[in-house]
Amino acid sequence: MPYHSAPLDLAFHALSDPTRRAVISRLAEGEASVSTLAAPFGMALPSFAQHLRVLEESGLIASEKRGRSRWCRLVPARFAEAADWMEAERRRAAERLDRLESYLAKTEEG
Amino acid sequence: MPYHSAPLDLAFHALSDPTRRAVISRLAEGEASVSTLAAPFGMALPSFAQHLRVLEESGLIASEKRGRSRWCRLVPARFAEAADWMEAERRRAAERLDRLESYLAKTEEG
DNA sequence: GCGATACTAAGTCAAATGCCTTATCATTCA
DNA sequence: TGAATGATAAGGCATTTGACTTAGTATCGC
Repeated sequence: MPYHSAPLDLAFHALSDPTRRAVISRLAEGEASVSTLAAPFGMALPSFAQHLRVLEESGLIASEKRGRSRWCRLVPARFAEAADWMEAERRRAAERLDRLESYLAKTEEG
Repeated sequence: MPYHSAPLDLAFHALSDPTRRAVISRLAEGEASVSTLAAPFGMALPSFAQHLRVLEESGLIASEKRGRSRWCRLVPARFAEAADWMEAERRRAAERLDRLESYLAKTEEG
């Protein structure tokens, strides 16, 4: 059984690699074929294809075969799940710090 | 040599595990000791401590020994780096879709 | 059809991950 | 002082990861 299985597990794992983040960045500009995506990386194509597979299994990207090329695109929904989790936690921590701060201010005042 | 080394690599890798995300969530409410953090997880303490080590090496949390307990807290700055990256990419993708949409609207109109 | 192009499948390998147990260190408190 | 507590060190083991090479499939253009 894989160590990562829940959507957020898969998404964050996919994002933990610089090659895969670069692919995400590229795809934010629009769809692209596998070889086009692979070109900037000094990596054998099968190795690169595995990164795409990780991204696709995470749901962050989707792909479709057209002729002999495979075209990849971002899937904003799954990306948003991960981003939303981060924003929610960030806010929770920030709000706690705000409460702490105002508590300290009140203590000093009193 | 570790596969993950850059700050974002380490941060996203740290977040790819549900135990570690739960720790982050807990710490968003305030600092806590190692055993307090470990309590909800049916896991040997050394195993749990390794998760904390991953989190600390990623810079997402910091810790300090007080007496025989170690107290952990969030480090918002590192967390923000990862969250900011996600927000930036999300916006880039959204803006592209906006451009695409207005292009299509103009085409239909013309 | 035939060669070139674009992937994909299959197998190898070193290293990392995640869990465990056992043993040890450090601090607190009776 | 000496036992209990909180954490850490050390080592083991199955699985996963990330890279490679070699070989195969499917499509396109001549």
